[in-house]
Amino acid sequence: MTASDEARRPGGARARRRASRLVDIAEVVGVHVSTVSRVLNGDPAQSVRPEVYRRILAVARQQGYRPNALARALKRQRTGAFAFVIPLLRNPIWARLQRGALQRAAERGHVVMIMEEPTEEPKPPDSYRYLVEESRADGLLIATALRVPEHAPGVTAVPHVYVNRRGPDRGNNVVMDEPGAVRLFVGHVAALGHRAVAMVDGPADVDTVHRRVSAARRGCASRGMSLSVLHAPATEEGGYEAVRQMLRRAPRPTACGVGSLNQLFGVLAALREASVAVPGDMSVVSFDEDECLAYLEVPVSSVAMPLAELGAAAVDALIARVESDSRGDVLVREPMRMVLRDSVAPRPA
Amino acid sequence: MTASDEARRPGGARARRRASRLVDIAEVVGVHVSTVSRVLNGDPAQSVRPEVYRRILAVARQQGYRPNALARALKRQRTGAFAFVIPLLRNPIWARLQRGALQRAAERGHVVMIMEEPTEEPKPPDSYRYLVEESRADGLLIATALRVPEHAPGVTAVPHVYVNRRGPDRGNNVVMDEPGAVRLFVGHVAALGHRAVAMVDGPADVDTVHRRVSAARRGCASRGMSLSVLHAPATEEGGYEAVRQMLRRAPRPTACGVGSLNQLFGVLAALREASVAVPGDMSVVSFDEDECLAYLEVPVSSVAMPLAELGAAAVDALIARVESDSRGDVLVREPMRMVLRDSVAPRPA
DNA sequence: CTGTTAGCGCTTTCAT
DNA sequence: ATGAAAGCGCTAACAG
Repeated sequence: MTASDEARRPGGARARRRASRLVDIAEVVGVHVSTVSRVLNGDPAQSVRPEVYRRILAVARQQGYRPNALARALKRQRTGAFAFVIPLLRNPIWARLQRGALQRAAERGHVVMIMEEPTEEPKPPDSYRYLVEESRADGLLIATALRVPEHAPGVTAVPHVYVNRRGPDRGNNVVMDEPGAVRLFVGHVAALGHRAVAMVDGPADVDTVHRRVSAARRGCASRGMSLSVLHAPATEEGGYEAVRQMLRRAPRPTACGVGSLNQLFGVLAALREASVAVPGDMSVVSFDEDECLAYLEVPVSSVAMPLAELGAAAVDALIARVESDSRGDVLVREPMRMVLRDSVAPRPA
Repeated sequence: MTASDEARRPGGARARRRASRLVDIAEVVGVHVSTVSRVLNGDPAQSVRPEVYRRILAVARQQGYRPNALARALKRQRTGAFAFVIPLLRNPIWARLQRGALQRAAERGHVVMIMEEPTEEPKPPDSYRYLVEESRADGLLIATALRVPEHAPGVTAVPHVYVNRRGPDRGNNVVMDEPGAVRLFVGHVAALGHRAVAMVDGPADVDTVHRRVSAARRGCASRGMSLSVLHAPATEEGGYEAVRQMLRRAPRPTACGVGSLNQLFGVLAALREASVAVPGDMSVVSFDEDECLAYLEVPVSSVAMPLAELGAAAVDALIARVESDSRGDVLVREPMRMVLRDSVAPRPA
């Protein structure tokens, strides 16, 4: 006889209770569903009898009403959701980036769903367009584009932003100040007397890597320092092999920047194996800040990047695209700083 | 005059092209939209003239038709999407778990959106119910439940599965064989003569931790070995402090299992600082397998868990719940193995 | 101040 | 073999 009876069904299966709809509320209160909609949406034309207003709110709460996002989105032509496509890596930078994006999105009334690339090989951004085309999301946050021809078509015709990478099209990039980070590193070791430096970083077709390496070339050239660039897979193995190569070259560098945490483990292992002391013979700086760096055999200095800010900025940029179709590249500079630990020392005599 | 003219609009703004709908196809082909729907859905009642059939397919392809997931879901009362709620941690296990889930879901025609907890403190599972109630997802994969009263209400009334954790309700848990993993560890060090072992692991209110610790107690008790259990935050700092405590206790353990990679860094640092040699004075085993372990100063042995399989099994279980409301706990055992490196040795004399 | 109406794009039962 | 019609739950323009 009561409402709870409805929940019981023959067959004994725990019947899933149907969600409360606008019309359920309307019926109880005795008004039309559009009135309920207006009240619940806080329609500015608040011309509703205060009493009715209160009753609607009360009944909605009592029924545990939740707007059906599907129906609303279908009507409004907007889902309120974004898809964030990131490479499936163990690198901790993505966690921080995501957190920044998630929080900003929540503040601004959006949901972001993270789509990690299920395979080692990133798919071209274009292959995620379907998420918008099928109305699962209003726009795309893309962090997997590569500087290769297959990725060139980009994401045409759907609102998107490239995060921590530059895509093929202008005005859709949100990146950090990688050149600034590299300058911090080069400046720091230059001041300590180093004249030959190395960069161990990811593949050249990753835009972020490209920008770091370019900055390193400029920075070293302008100071008359020599630079060895080693591109390697962003793995422990990659870092390891890169250092073995590096040690064969002349002049042997005395300071080394490392692009990713995973590579760093390989770099350290190779150095240890070759009896190159850190920081005695080689200063090392990571471009990936992580808590674990402080706990390594010799704690490793790093440059900490504004990852959470990047994530937030990307969400802001995407919202701007969706809502007003406006664009423009954005550069996130702050806060960036060197985290000094024990892996950097003056140039050996 | 051509279709592409439509894309141009006065005002010069790049007008977003409207997605192709069933009715657009119907119009071109000259049939009713329901016919198009049937054809495109491969309706078993394939009573359609072959020629019409072909034309519909051709036009759909040519227009780049994508079904509107919103409208379809609204009608079908099913979104084809799951939400996977995971803690926002740097721990690499989540990456592997996600990959397994993502791939299996794709195989089975579902989309999974990852919702990382935006804060350090996990919210109770119940606070994600809204995703289903708002019809954004058909069900929840939950990996953040804690064994604390606030999390007890669980996720009532929406299809869900607890992944790598046991929730408050029976029949919804998909977990790995943590006791088996611990037995591997205990058996291994017991065979090497160790008599006093320690477990450094996360907080006791994490179910996975609880199960590992219980298994360790049983395993050690049955062999007459002593066991020290150290619960600590799953961070480098946590591991570090735990070991400092451990070293004060008597009997001082000669073998130590570590619950997470982050803790491991702290454990190793504390041991180094106290001049406890690994594996000379202390054997160390990680319950988090990761590539970086092979590159540490002394490469660390670990037990590798079937994480991808866990993710896949969780998706299967959730689909079963959504489609037929069937349930039952599942235990993923295979493949599990010890990865032998250099951090384990016979008991010191 | 509130009700009516007309869809959003798709699926599905029932006619024909 | 195909069309007509109803409706998923919500919003918004327009009446009254």
